[in-house]
Amino acid sequence: MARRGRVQLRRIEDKASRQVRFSKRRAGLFKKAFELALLCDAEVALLVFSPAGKLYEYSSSSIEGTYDRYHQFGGAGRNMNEGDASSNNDEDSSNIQSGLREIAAWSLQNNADESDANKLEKLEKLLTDALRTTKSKKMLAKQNSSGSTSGENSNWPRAHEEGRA
Amino acid sequence: MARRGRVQLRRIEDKASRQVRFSKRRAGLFKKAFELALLCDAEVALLVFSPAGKLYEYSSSSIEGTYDRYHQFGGAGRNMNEGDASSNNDEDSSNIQSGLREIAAWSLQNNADESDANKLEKLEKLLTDALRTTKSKKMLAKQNSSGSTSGENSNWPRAHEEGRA
DNA sequence: AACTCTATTTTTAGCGC
DNA sequence: AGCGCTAAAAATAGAGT
Repeated sequence: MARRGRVQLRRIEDKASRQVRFSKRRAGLFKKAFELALLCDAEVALLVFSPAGKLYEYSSSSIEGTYDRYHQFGGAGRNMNEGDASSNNDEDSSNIQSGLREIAAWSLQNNADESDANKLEKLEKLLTDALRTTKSKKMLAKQNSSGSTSGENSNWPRAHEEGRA
Repeated sequence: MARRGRVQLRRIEDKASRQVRFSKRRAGLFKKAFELALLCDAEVALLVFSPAGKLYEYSSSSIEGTYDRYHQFGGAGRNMNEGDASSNNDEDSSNIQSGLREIAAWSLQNNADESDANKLEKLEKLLTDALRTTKSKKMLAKQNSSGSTSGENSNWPRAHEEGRA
């Protein structure tokens, strides 16, 4: 990748270097994960434990939800068509979502320091709107956790068909 | 990325193009995940559902195992709800970047429909603050004469300490 | 450690096959 | 869908601050 000699594909021995590398690459990985979800409308869940034991997580919807979906896949290969996190049967919430997504995308793209006040202003309006709508809805802030079963492990990207492609 | 004009950070509308993009980017993401695990000795679990419903997975050890560890961690994704204003122990609303990043992370993690008005309220305050700061900043210095000695706190994914670093 | 800078490698959008 | 190609953009190793 860089200046002197390319990087070998094996564990970095130097501890300090490994830590720096981890930070940089972790950031890159999470960004890529985010982009894949956003650009391609995919559902992504990512868990990373640093060698030091810190946990980093990202999920386009929810870790639990995606993990559940994963289990349904592996377990029975069959999944029902229940509430998918991305269904926008409600205009308001879909507005909120797309607005927040735009914020997310924007704040990643620009570094959002002093770059564009106008844009920020617009987004603020959007957020305020979202807030109002959300308030009126109130409640229903439910989370679901699920049990986990130990079992198989896997290696390289396994692909499973679900339904039609 | 490529030939004509840069790519916008938002959902690709053209279906065919989105599918192609997904394939390429998925490959890249899994490669990165693999490299992070190998080079930096990290534990990585990655689940991806394509818009068409295919499942792709990678894990440096096992999906189940990593997910279990994630849960043991304290349910990780669970502690940023109302009540205790935990997540914003910083309260430094002058840090636009971290504020927006939090919004981004949050809006991605939850789907932010009607889930949590309180949290949204907080974020709105943050955004408003960010806006004010940005405006004055814009007037004063358009230079990148940063002087931003603060700098810390800018992790995208939430990090949780487990052991030591 | 975080941030910059910058040379270099890597990824990848858009083609054509 | 997959493979190869090319040029442009992005990621990043390494070193400095």
